[in-house]
Amino acid sequence: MRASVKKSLLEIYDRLFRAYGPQHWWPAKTDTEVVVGAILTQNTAWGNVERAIDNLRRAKALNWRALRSLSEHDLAELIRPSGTFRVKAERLAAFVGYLWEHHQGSLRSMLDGELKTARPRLLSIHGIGPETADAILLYAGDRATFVVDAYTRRVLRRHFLCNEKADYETIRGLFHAALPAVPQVFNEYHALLVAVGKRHCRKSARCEGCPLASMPHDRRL
DNA sequence: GACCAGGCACATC
DNA sequence: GATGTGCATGGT
Repeated sequence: MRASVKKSLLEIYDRLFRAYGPQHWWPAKTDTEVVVGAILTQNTAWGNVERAIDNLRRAKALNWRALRSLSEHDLAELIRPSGTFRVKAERLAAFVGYLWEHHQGSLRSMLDGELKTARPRLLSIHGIGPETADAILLYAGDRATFVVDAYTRRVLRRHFLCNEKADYETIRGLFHAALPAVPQVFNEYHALLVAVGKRHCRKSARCEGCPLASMPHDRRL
């Protein structure tokens, strides 16, 4: 990695932290909610996910035992507001099935151990891709793995820190090379990227007032 | 009414 | 292995 990329990544963190302060992420009460939210937020605005999680809470289904006993059809109805609900019901069911079959319903057991083992374990579950796996590991498991989301890609691309077709693992590698492998740091950085992303770095850029606006960038990228 | 939002799996070339 | 497509809701 170019030294200038590392320098820029550190500067972005500084600027965002000074502008926004600690974010206290993930926006969920329990580890179970983190996992459920991570799956439901796939290609979906967070507000829709909250409605779905509220439905699950009201149905007293926000725990692994209840989730295991729900039919996929009933699960789909509860999470309908989060969109692509049949797909997500299948993915949630796949996760819950794996959790019970291999870890007796213990999320702790599933997320502990070597990261080199725990991450591929998650990725082997149908519906759990790299971003969802890393979000679960970092925010529910307190493991030092960086979450690369759409905002992360867009911020880095607009600031010339990666090229158009840099893949997930490449971008994740940039953060792992630039930062100390401390969960709290990865946690805060990802949350800050979402904060700036929601305010300024959506598909149509709104750079006015952005803490990163005085750094080199191209809002068209 | 078009476009977008904190992806992923699968088909096809 | 690169690229395209379905999934589907609610907000702007």
